[in-house]
Amino acid sequence: MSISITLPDKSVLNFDQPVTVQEVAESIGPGLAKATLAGIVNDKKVDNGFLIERDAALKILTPDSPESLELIRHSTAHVLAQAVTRLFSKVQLAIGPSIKEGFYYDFDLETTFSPDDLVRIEKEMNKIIAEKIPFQRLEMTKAEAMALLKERGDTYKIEMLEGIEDDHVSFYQQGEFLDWCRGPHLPDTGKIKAFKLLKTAGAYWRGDEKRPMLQRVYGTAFPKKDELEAYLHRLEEAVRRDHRKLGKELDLFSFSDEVGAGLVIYHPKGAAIRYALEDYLKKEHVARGYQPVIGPQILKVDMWKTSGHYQMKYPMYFTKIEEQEYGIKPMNCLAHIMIYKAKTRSYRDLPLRLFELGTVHRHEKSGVLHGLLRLRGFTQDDAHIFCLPDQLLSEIKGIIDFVDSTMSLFGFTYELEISTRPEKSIGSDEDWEQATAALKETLDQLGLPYDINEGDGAFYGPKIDIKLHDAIGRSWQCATIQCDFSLPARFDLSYVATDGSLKRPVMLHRVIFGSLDRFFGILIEHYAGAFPVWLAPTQVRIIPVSEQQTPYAERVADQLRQAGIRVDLDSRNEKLGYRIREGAKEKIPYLGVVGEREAANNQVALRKHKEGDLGSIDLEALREKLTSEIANRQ
RNA sequence: GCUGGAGUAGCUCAACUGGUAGAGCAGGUCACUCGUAAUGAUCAGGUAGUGGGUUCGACUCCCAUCUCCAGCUCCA
Repeated sequence: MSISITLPDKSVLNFDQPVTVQEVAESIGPGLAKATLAGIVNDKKVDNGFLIERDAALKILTPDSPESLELIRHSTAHVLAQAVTRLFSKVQLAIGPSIKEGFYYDFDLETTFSPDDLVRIEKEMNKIIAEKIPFQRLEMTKAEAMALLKERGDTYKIEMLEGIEDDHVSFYQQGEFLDWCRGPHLPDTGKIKAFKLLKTAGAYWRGDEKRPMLQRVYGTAFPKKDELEAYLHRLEEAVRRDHRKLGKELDLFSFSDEVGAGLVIYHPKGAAIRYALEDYLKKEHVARGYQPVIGPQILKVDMWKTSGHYQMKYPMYFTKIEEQEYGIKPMNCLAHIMIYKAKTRSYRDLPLRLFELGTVHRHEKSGVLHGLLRLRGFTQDDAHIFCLPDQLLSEIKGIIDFVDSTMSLFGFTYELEISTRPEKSIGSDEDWEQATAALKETLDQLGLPYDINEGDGAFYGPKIDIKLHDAIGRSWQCATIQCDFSLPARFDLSYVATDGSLKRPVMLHRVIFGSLDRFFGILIEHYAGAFPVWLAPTQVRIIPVSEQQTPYAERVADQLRQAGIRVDLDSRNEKLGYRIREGAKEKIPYLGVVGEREAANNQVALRKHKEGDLGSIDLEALREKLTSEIANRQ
């Protein structure tokens, strides 16, 4: 009997009898043998002890393999669970998967974990790692497993096992600790080189708020210490850039207990940035053939019944005027639909692109509010495109082009996701299929890769979501394109076709920023509060060296202001160094110092944020420089 | 909404086991008139998120409520 094993480089190794992954590694070399964590046999991840019994393709996983990360984290989760069972009595294990940035493990225990506990658990974990305990795989039938779990009283595991189809399952044992688990795992606990417990939190069993609240411990692990440190540094960086903190420090916006949760108040500096963003949007929409419109804040409740929002229990606010019930708009589409309906439309009128900076209100649950990123009242750069079915593709292409140019303006990369029909939805199956196909076809034609997010569409149609990546690698959902056959039918929209018959238009809902408020919050973190000139609330600050230059400084500020530049003056009775420091702390792009020399020569000594002194330039040159940078959105 | 934590001057924070609150920065005033990241002096500022309760007495204990933070669930 002979077994041939094909390695990723297509080379083939032959063995006389079944071999384990580890043995294959040993036959290649001692270095690899030592580094081997696990293997991938015919696309399936397995332990290093997995016995290969027939011809197979094998990839050996070492700490350098990207596929190892998940493995390392999952095994670290097991070590966490082992440590917790050592330190706490009466613990029930629930579930402990690896996740995008690390891992967690959910426990059911009577007390809640304190920060001190976290330190204790971490210490115990380090002990377990130092012990280099092997992970051993035990296989058995489902019935045997069930008996074992019942004997141990593992109620959560029993519930999970009941949902499993396979007849054979596995357990993993490391020392005294045994856990029902699919695996695979590292060879032994000593292979864990860099981990950290991050936080504890409550989490419902299976995410269901009616089920018991468990204690979740979050942590992360990496193959190498420096990778862990880089990750922890990134977390610190995210804290440093937190838009809620910067918003307060830079005096951009505030929230108030008296006003209410989730309702943002923009201060002058924050509003300056908002207006700059709105100006960009308005100009860009008009240039792309959209027509700006304005709808009312509240609409009679019957409108929301026709649209389906009411029956769908969309989280809206309602109010009454003389016994007539009104709904405060959570979306802008209805007024746009009424504009379409205001007169008979011909196929010649389509596509009709209506755009509005529409402020909407949604009754978000209190626990989800989060700075500017999750509000109860926010403004969307919302547009609705009414078009012929055969215009759908080109319209979607146009929107994607818009998204692309906007993302590159801010330096965001992005990826696409198509979300399909959710459980709570309206419309016929055919319409959903047609709409979903249209979205896929467009992206296919454009050659753009995308993921499918099943069941995550809007209630009236499927959507393309755009996830952007910011300066420190986090992703955010902002832009979305939704294809809708339902609302045109519900509101009985029609156009006169070439043959004189009445036909139904298709509707696209789309946003580019999504919520201006959220986008602003993301920008604050993206730029770490140091906005480019075109967005900065104060684009240049003029600082006279001493009182004698104040009149000249006022003239400089005034001339720049006349040119439409956001300029201010700091002629306070403070030392120059002090005022430079203040300007730097406020992250103002340019500081213009004027002393005796500048006043005599009609010049300004320019200092750029983060870059320092640029030397003196003529006032006229400064005006042109700033005007051009602002116009080019630099 | 749920679980846990928090709420002291504009901001950041402090005050032993209950005995009616302090500092730095910011702000006002004065002096200095200053050349690229903190000049000095001085003054003012809070009754402790809000409402109840316990107590001779509460910032400190209890209850309710509001808001914030972390997570769950949900979402632009």
